Amino acid sequence: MSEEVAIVWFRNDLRLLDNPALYHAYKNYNRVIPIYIFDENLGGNWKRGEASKWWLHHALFHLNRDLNKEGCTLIIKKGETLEQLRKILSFTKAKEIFFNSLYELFNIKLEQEVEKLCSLLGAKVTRFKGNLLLEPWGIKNKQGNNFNAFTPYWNACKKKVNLPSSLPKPEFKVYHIQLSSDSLDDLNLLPKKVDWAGGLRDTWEASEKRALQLFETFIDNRLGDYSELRERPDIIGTSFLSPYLHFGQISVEYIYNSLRFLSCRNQTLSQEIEKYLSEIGWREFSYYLLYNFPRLPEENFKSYFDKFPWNTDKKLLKAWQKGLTGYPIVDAGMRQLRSIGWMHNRVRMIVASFLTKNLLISWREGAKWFWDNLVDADLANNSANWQWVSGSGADAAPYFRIFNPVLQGEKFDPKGEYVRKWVLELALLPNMNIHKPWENFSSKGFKIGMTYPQPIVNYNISRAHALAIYKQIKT
DNA sequence: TGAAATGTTGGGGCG
DNA sequence: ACGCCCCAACATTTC
Repeated sequence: MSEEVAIVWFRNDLRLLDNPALYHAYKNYNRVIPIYIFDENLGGNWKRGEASKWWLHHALFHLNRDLNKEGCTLIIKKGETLEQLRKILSFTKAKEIFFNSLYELFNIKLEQEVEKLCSLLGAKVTRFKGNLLLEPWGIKNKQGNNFNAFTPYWNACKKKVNLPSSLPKPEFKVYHIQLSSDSLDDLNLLPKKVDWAGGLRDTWEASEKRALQLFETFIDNRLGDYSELRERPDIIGTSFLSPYLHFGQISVEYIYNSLRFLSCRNQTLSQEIEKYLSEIGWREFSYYLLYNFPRLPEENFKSYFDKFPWNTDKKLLKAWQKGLTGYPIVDAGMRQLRSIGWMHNRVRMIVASFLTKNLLISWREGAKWFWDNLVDADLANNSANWQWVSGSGADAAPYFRIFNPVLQGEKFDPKGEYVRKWVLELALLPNMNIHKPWENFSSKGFKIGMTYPQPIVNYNISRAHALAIYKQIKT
């Protein structure tokens, strides 16, 4: 056991359980300093959005509280990462720094810079895989090429994944050093002028404890019918773990291990478990794509999409953003997003299809809006999924797959409960019209165009238009 | 992880 | 009894 000082650099791994960097730091050192650096400019065009910052504030609060219970303190610093690390390393004379890797290009570059800095200062760098099942490099098909389609990729991964059992909480050791911490409030992560976060506060608790609770209740109550319930925005059918996964408040390896274990013991559940794990697989696939094609957030994965004549109409974009398109399921989704920083996955596909294929607005606009408003905003997932819907992505939805918002609404929100919850103007409409209010002429207290808008585009006409353009750019 | 258009089939009404 | 038409209902193709 070393009597030197070691640093644990927390990033998107804000948990105590199954955290390799944290675990090994305490295993090897008696004097460990856990730090978090908020570098507001990190990420360039993709620095943290507003909802994401709200989450980060609370996640750091809970992480610090959890560490306090173990007699430890999280040192928080605001500023440029390398500068802050340099100060901390020289002040503490730390001999080793532990962290878990991230895979966005800017984070990869940052890790390389940290290595350089540490070698200058004589500190050892110890890096772990803590945020993925498999790191993106080295996964190739039989020809030695990168996978471009999800299913073969995931089949290969499932064979390859061989996880050690999950790590427990480390054996913490109390160590205090006169290293000042910036206060959480000074990071300015919470809304300032307008308090828009009420819906987020009512919905989420950004703690590791809550992540584990959600996972347990998901397994106990919803896993058995997951493949059906997951499609229903009007029902609680998913795990709600996406923000926790982004911030690493639950370990993806822990999820995988737990469900694989359960799958062996319970044959009837195993199909549902495969379905859930395949969603984890899409997350892995997104990271894989981003790693191999770092321009994924900006550039079309399929380059022939570069000539797509996207519509730049600001009014249409605004109507979509505000949930005023006149299509109830679309508007419900967009308002759910603004209200609680999250949207049901089925509805994400519907609103994204509507933006790119009915309004013909670039997936980049959608990705930007989601980035700022989602508590689970994640560069790999967000970019890969937007490109998937628009047709420009890897293994993407074919260009002619255009969601009909009325049919999707009737199929997945059959009683209109989801729409009524988020679009109050429609609360009194009968089920018959809830997904096509323009066909209602008689309801008392409702007149289309007064409290709720007429559709901003005609579905059939815009669909035909989209098909023509998509077909044209393909040649 | 669609939807619409088009094609096919088979039962029933009806002259 | 027979042929014809209509049109669900389902299947296949196309976008």
